[in-house]
This record gives sequence, structure tokens and C-alpha cells, in this order.
Amino acid sequence: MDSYSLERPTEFVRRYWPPDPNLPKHEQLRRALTQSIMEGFWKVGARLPTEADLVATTPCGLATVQRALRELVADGIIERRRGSGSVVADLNGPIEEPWHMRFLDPTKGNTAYLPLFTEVLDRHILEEQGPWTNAIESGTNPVVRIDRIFTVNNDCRIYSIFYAIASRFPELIELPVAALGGKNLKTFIARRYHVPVHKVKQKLRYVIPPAEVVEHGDCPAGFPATLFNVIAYGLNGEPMYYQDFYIPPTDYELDLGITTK
Amino acid sequence: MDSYSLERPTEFVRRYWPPDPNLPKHEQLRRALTQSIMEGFWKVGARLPTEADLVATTPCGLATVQRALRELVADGIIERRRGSGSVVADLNGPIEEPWHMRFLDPTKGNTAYLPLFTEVLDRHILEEQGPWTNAIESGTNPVVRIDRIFTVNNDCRIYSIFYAIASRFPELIELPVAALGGKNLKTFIARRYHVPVHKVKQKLRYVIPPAEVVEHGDCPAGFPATLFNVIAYGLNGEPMYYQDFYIPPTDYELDLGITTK
DNA sequence: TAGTGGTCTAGACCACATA
DNA sequence: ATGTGGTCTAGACCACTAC
Repeated sequence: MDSYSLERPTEFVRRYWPPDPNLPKHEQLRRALTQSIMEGFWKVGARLPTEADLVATTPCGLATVQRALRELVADGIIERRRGSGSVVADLNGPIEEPWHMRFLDPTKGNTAYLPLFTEVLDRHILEEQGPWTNAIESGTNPVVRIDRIFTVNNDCRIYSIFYAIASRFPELIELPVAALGGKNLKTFIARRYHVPVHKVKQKLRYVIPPAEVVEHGDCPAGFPATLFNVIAYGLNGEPMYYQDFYIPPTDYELDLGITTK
Repeated sequence: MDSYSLERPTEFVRRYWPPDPNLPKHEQLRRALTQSIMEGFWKVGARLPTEADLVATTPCGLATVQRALRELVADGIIERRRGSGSVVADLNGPIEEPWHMRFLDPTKGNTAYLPLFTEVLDRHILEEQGPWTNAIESGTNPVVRIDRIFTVNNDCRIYSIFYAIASRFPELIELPVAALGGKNLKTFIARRYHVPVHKVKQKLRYVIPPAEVVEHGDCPAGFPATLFNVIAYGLNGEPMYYQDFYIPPTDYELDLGITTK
């Protein structure tokens, strides 16, 4: 092991160690690696230092390094293969696929999802507070609201309203609206800020849809519509965005994912 | 450490070891303990053998025993406290609370759930197949179907249809229907068979409700109703039951839980 | 063949709970 | 004071991958 190959691991330790000296070492290493991946120090798909490198550059023994790496695998943040090393989990893979609004394709035995197209209708900055305030901990900070239409299989239009803290994702307000068209905002955020969505809290309620929802979506006016609400959280459990979906009656089946105790 | 205190751990090893000689030891120990807990060999709340006892009675070293126990904690199957030992996680605690149909109480800031009452309408054995067949892997085996009404906060009635393999939960067919009234079937199953529900797969679709749903529930006739479907899985990931809920329009907000990648 | 992760052990020290 | 789980290390051997 020559010193050249230890340059990058050494730089990693210089920047990220110690994250918190009061924690156990395996937890410190786990957090340091999570933080560095979130900040893009290790890019998606990049090879991480080997166990031996981490033993050499951190104050951790082999078993401690292995425990930290094993926990990162359980978190879905990295992938490891015997003989070939550890890499940052690929956000361009399954994570890039839509997470919300996954409608099952009946012509494929409900094993695939229907195609989804998005169109941006509006974007503006909100100073006022609302149900999203507590959810994304925005307090009195300005919030960016993005209204979109999701079209499922070319025949069902879902109105979506996305809320996030404006200062946290500046590109969402700096870019022209046209540049957001057709994009998966979750993926967009994951790529630009290296903060993949890791878990979502889901709720369901019924409301009379507001005028813009009736106008652009497929919800009938005057009747209660299904309002599907999502709060998305990042790797560290910090809230990232709040999103409402107004789902009209449809024959398609919506996959809500797997929930664990 | 006298031999008397090793009686129970020794009996555990005699009955459950090895679960599968081809697996790593930490995985074997994890499975053996999971299996023994599921079968009631260790009762809910009971103290498990200490790390030292397991080192003495199994072919595992201390670190291996610790790794297996740590994984069981992550699974939510046991709880450990320094100085006082490892115990089987209490199914009478949070797990006993309703999992499905958790409507938020608006008078308590949406931090508590509304009370839920159940009433059994019907129970019969099905020989035919249906959408539940693949979900619970019943094949051509008879399935027990239990129709119930869930009443939320005394003013919203939800029709529920529960499906499970009849031979797997014989008490569900042997007991008189009256004995199932008011019971939480998930808890009932967990207690009798030591198989707590561990994760659920959730789907949403819209259907015209069948006659019995319109008659006993609050869904209007002739209009599409929200059909919320749940497939519940046990500790080992094996499917346990399939359940449909016909949810009428309501002002209450339904908590769908947290979904992770 | 060399490098990498996966498993496992023996042993040490520490923090916390119970008595 | 004793027993318990929590952390950590050094070192060994094995399985798989890539060259």
C-alpha cells in the first residue's frame, strides 16, 4: 500500500473526522461516511476506501470498520461486493425511478409501473405558513411551491403541489420554470445536492379540490377528491419536502410501498 | 455459572440447532432465536439467555452471539438493556395498537388516533381463488374470509374483508363468530401463534363497491369507492393475510405509516 | 496471484443495573 | 460486588473478483 493510494482516504479523514467524539467509533465512522457521501465527497458509484485503507487512516480497527460499513449497507447508502470493493449506492438506479404515484400496469400483470409524465404549471415563493410549515420545519423561512400535472399512461391527470424550503434548494427557484419541466424533482434534488430521499411518511384524506386543481386535473368539481400527502426525509432523517397529490377516480392501482413497524 | 441455569439454553440449542448448517453462524443463531420466539419457546417479555450462556451452549463466540442479538434488536424482535439482559419484545405494547385504519384525531393536533370499534358480520370458508391467492400463497387450499365493520369515532363505517389460509390459523374457524367480535385480528394472531405482523404492503384503487359493502358500510351505491388493500407479512417475510378496506369519504385523515426504500 | 470483503475467535476494558 | 450488555482490537482463515 503506497502513500499515493491513501491520499483520498486521508483527505476524507482530515475533512470529516471526528463527527462527534462522544459517540462510539463505529457510529462516528458511519456518520462521517454518510456526511461525506451527502456532500458529494464520494460521488455516486465511486469506490470507497477499502477496509484496510480505513483501518490505516482512521482510529478504528478492522472489526469496527466492518461494522460501520455493514450498517451503511443496511441503510442502503453503499453496496459491497467481495473481491471488488465498496461503492456509493447508485442513485441513478432504482432510486431514480418514481417513488410516488407508482401506478401498476394491468397489461403486465401488475409487475411494472405505468409511464408518468410531468408538466410544470407554476412556481412561486410563499411567505405565509401552512400545513407544510411544521412538516418541513420551515418556520418563517420562505418556501418554494411548485405546481405540476402528473399524467399517468396518457389518460389520468393528477395535480401535485410541492413545497420545500427555498434557501435549501436554490436552484429550484433560480432555474427557469421551463428547465424543471419533465424532471423528477426527487431525482433532481438527489443529483444536485447528493441528498437522496430515504423514507416517506404518507397520509390520505378527502377534500373539496381548489379551483386550480379542478381546472388542470381530472378531479370533478364540488365532490371530495382523494388527497394523498407525502413528507419526504433524507438520509439523516431531516425533512426535505412536503407534497400533495389530488388523485381522481381511476381504474389504475396505486402502489403505496412497504411499511415496517 | 452452575449447570442448572444452563438447562433452558441447552434445551433451546437441542431443539433449534442447527436451523441450516450452510449459513453463517450469526445468521443461524438469529434464525434459531427467531424461530423459537415465534413458536413461543421464549414467551413475550421473557428473559433470553445471556451472551455468556449462548457462548457456552452454542458453537458461537462472543462477537458472533452479539452480532446475532444486535440484528434481532434491529428486527424489533428483542430488547436489550445493559446490566439487565435481553428480553423478547413486548407484543402487548405498541404492536398491539391498530396498524391499519389509523385515523388522526383532529381535536388532539393529529398526534393521537381515533378510537376504532369492530364488529364481525360474517365468516366463511372459500374454496375458490381470487386476488388473495397469490398474495398469501394459498394455492388450492381453503381460505377463511371474515367480513367486519370498523367504526371510526362512532361516525364512519368502513367495510373490511380479511383473508387467510384456513389451516394456518385454525382458531379463526373453530371459534364461534361471537368470540371474534371486537377483537383485533392482528393481535389475536400474534398472541395465539406468536407471529407478529412485521411489515405490510399497501395499495389503493377505486371500485364500485359490492352490495354487502354498500349495505353495511358508508360507501354510496353506484359510485367508485376507495379500496385500500393490505398484505401483511410475518417476521420471516412469509405472507400472513390479505385484507381489503372500503373507505367512504370522510373528513378524517388516514395515517399510512412510513415507507423506506 | 493479489486484493477485497465475509466470518469468526479470544480477550480486553467499560458503562450500567441490580442487589 | 457481581453480572450484564457495549465497544474495540489483533489476528486468523475463507470466498470471491479482477488481472
